[in-house]
Amino acid sequence: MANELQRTKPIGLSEAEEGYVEVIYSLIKEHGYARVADVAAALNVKPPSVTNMLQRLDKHKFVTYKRYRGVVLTRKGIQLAETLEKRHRALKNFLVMIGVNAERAEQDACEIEHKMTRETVEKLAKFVEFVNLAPQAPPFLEHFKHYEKTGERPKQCYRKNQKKESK
Amino acid sequence: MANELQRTKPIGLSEAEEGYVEVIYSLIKEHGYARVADVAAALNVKPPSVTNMLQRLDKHKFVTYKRYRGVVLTRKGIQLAETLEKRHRALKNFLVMIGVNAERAEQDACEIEHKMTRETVEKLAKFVEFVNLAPQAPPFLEHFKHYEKTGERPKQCYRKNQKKESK
DNA sequence: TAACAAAGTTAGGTTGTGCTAATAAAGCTC
DNA sequence: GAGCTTTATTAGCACAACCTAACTTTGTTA
Repeated sequence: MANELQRTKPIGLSEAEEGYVEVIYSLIKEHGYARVADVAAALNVKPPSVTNMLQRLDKHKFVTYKRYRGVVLTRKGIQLAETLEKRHRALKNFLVMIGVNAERAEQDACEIEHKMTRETVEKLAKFVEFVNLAPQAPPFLEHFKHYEKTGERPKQCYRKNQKKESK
Repeated sequence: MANELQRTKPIGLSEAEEGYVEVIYSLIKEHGYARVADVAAALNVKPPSVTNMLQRLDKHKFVTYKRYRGVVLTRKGIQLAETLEKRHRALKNFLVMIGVNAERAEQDACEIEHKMTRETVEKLAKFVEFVNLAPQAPPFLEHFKHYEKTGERPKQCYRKNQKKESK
């Protein structure tokens, strides 16, 4: 909303541009190359939109693009993609952690990731890391699940002692 | 990424439109009316952009707009605004909870809220609610803070018993 | 109440991101 | 290697959301 600070944007790219870089990166990682048609399919746009964007990304030095000859990411592009991938994972993991189903978490992560400031994503990532380091599923998550289902909170659960209930 | 489902969008409005409705709502709540200049200031856009959007929102029946005479929200607009406000609060509270500072949480909430599916926001809200219902700050949050600062996790903290440490 | 200031609007432009239809290059296949 | 298919590109259009500059309405005040 406030735009002054909105420009604390992660990297200097638009949401759409970031999306393209991410997809190109993951296609290359998976198949060794990224074809226009595949990028288009992944982003649910038409091929001309991809061509168009490739030209723009090339101008900004995120990719090297030769017409009819495919794309590769520049060092700058790879760096960006890796940052984006990390934040995407952090976000998705977090959503899954609080019980959003995997598919939806994936979608939502795609949408949200371009909007969060770096600091916030990092907090989130930290939080997930913290939880994942736990030897078992931490009780508060179990309690939360239970609360969601039943609306009940485990009594006194933050008072003194507690037994981990096995479900 | 996948756009098929991306269209599980909260309401049928663009991000920008939602932002305007939210701001108008909160200005009216605060001052009793919403002037073009104030909306513009709040959204960090110029007055003509506001006028323009008001015309569109009027056409879609979210506001009643008469030129030079100000805006009011329709029932439909109020309903939307309330939904948006709720999700905004949920999101912001959540971010604050995991330690994002209030101002940044506010900004990020503004950005993100338009992008999340309803289900995910609801999960988040539920989570915050759950945490807030705790009689004291739940230990996992304390532990998380500690982990953030020092990188250490409290040993065995999820094993059997635990004393709440008073800071 | 005439005149000026403030607030809002219109007209017209720009940019980003998408589209379709038409065209061109590349890659097969006989 | 001629011709067909697939893939990619160009050209040209559309639309959302912004902008500036010029204009209009409203409100104030001398």
